Amino acid sequence: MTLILDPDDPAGWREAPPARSDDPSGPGSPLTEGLNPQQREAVEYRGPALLIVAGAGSGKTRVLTHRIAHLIEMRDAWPSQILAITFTNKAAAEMRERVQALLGDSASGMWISTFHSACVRILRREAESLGLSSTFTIYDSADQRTILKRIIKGLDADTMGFTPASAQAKISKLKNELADVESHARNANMNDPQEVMFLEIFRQYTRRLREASALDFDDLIAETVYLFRAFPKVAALYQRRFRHILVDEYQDTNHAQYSLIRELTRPVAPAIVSELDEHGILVRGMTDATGSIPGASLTVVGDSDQSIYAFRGADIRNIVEFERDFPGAKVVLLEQNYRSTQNILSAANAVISNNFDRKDKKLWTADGDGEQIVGYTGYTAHDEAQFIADEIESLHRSGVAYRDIAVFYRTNAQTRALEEIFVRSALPYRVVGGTKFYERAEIKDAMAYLIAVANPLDELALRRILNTPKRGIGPATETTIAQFAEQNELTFRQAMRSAGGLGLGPKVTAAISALADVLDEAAAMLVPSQAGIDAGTNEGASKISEVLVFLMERSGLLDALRNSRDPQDETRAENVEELVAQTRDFDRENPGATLVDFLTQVSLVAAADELDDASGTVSLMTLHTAKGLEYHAVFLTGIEEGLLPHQMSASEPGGPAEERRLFYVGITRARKRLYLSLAMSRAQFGEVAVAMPSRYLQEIPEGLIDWRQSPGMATSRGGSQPRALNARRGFGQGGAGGGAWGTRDRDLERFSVTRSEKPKTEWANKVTGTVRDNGDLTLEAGDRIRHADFGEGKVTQVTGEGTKRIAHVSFDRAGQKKLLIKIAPIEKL
DNA sequence: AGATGTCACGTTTTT
DNA sequence: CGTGACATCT
Repeated sequence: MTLILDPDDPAGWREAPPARSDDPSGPGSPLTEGLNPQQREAVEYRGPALLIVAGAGSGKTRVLTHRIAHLIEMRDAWPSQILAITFTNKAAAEMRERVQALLGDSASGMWISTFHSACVRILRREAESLGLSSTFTIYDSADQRTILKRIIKGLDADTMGFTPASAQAKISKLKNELADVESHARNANMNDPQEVMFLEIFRQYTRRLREASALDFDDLIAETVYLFRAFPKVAALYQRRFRHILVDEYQDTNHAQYSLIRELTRPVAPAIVSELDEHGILVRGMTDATGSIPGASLTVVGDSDQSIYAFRGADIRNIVEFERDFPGAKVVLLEQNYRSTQNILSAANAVISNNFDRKDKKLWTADGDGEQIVGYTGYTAHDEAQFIADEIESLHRSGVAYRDIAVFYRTNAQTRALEEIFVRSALPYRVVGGTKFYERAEIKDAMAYLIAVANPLDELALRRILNTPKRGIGPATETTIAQFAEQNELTFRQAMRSAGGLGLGPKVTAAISALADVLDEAAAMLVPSQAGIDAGTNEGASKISEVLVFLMERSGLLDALRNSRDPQDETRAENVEELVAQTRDFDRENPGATLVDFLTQVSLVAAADELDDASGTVSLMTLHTAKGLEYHAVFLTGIEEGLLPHQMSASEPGGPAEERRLFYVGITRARKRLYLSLAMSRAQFGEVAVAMPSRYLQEIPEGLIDWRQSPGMATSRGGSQPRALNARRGFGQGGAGGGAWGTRDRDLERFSVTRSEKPKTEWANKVTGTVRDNGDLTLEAGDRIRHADFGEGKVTQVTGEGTKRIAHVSFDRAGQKKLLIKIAPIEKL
């Protein structure tokens, strides 16, 4: 008979259920069946530290889930002793699902969550130790910016060049390095007024969050580390509980997250063990010969070639130096790819091999070459989008479901052209991320009501709703309340309650009191019944949806939107209704959950989380969001210099290499079909620009790509027959005054001088090495030209300078068009 | 206090 | 282009 400690079992000790008669790791076992030798080793290895270097598509999720199941089935762990950390909630949900499929109910009790969710869970539980309210608010970056804006204004720091964004970035960076105001002050150069000022901003920011009992995203991790370091006993509870810690996407961990893992895997010292023992916490049987509880076993999975979050502080060294960090660590390499065709993998290998200082690693598949990669160069972003829409339709006709198709891009702004064309083509699509819904002003307003109720200390939320809807409480009144609060050492909320003492007019006073009353009443609705309090449950509390409805109606927000004469407010009211519907869903799916649970979930949902696999739509998302996903067909768009690599990355150390990894990540998402596309001109804020093909395209062996229309083809004027791009589908026709560049100037894009000056010799690959270039073709009003699609026409006007010169042309048959002279398929007659 | 209009500005990726 | 900050009017 074996006894195993089950921390979740009240009795602690439990007789281990008899081992399965069929050896779970034996032949024919579902847990190791069909695994290759490396995968199998990764599932079965037992030891303090294991690094699984998992190339893209090498089945790492399968290995992780099977490893977890194997630990349970082999009686090496109880479910409650497992902590699995993933990158997104979506990945966590998928992992939980798959573990459940392997284990059934015994999967419950495991912690499978993101870093942030796990930390919130710990912090809410231990909030008291840190002097926080357990209902602390989680501030998103917009909240941070609002606060920083106020601070910078108050300090006149904008005159020194501080912006909310710059201060936010700096603070975030520091927090990811686990620096706080004091530690940073010690290192700061006090003779530099810039640094002194920043320190003051940082100090005030920290204080404001404290006073509001709020944490920002970075705090969630950092504060948990502080908690563990400052309270070894608290840390010991978690160190003792989690015996097996598994971390996915380890290459994307930053210093704070790395430190968190280190703290969690630390052994519990004998002195603390006995202290725990005295408090009746079960530790017997867990200690080793020295009387300590040994550190948890750590499994990390990652691929340094897929590290794309350096901008967020991710430190590739965490994975590269894992073996040094955890001496005796076992390393398992997974190189066989089960996702993509060899053509796709060859392209990926070729691209990534241009990153130096990496361990050479080559993905391979036993499944054959597959189709060629398809390349396409559009004249404009709209043209590119049209090609994508057409190809998607053709894929769909050939039997590929919309949901198996994804379109990736580098920046969110690129969705615009895609969406316009997709709508026009009646393609069912969905933009993943951009998490627009919760960013809408009216939703943030409604959420602020809920936050104000959940966390009365949150001044930011209170100020937001103070005059929303309009109740005649202006900035002057707001300041009066804030000053009154400060002078009398009250919170903002308390000051609102005693509005009568502010010496304001009767109307304003009544408005403030009314709002305070509404919030108090809503708060009362959330108090559980005595029975609930006794049982430590939420029993008897009103549902979140009820509280929200109460707040929306009593505050007048909903009525204000409904009765407004602004036609957009109708949609806003519907959005608020939609939020109510979402809280109803939440109430239904999470019985017994509190308002704080709901607010937490909303704060932590990531772009990829909302992905609904059942939806029959094409998915549009950024390359970052795409990580960890896979699709039958993938369209990688905007493969241009300035976009991928993004021009912002040029100035950052390691920037171009990271952008290359991003490209690599995109390529390796594709199972069977990969499309690479770009546009010769691209619009960002109405400016005109010629785009060059991305340097990364050069790195793909020529034979792998079937260029339907290559950048080079466009140079051989007259020879090639470009698709009748915008001439179709009514593009640019009708009275809209559209043109080859779409109906708006924004189709004309910025031209990057730095790029154009690059010597052409750098472009080894002839196909993509040349772009259409009309050279110094000069046109002036009155000239007649011929266009590949639109036929002959007369130039009416020329605007713009240099490469951005635009010819306004009146075509004989196609009407008015605007053309970028440098690259348009035209010739002077 | 609030509504309306004008101008300047920024613009990567995300938990 | 879209947003946000500021000024001016009601």
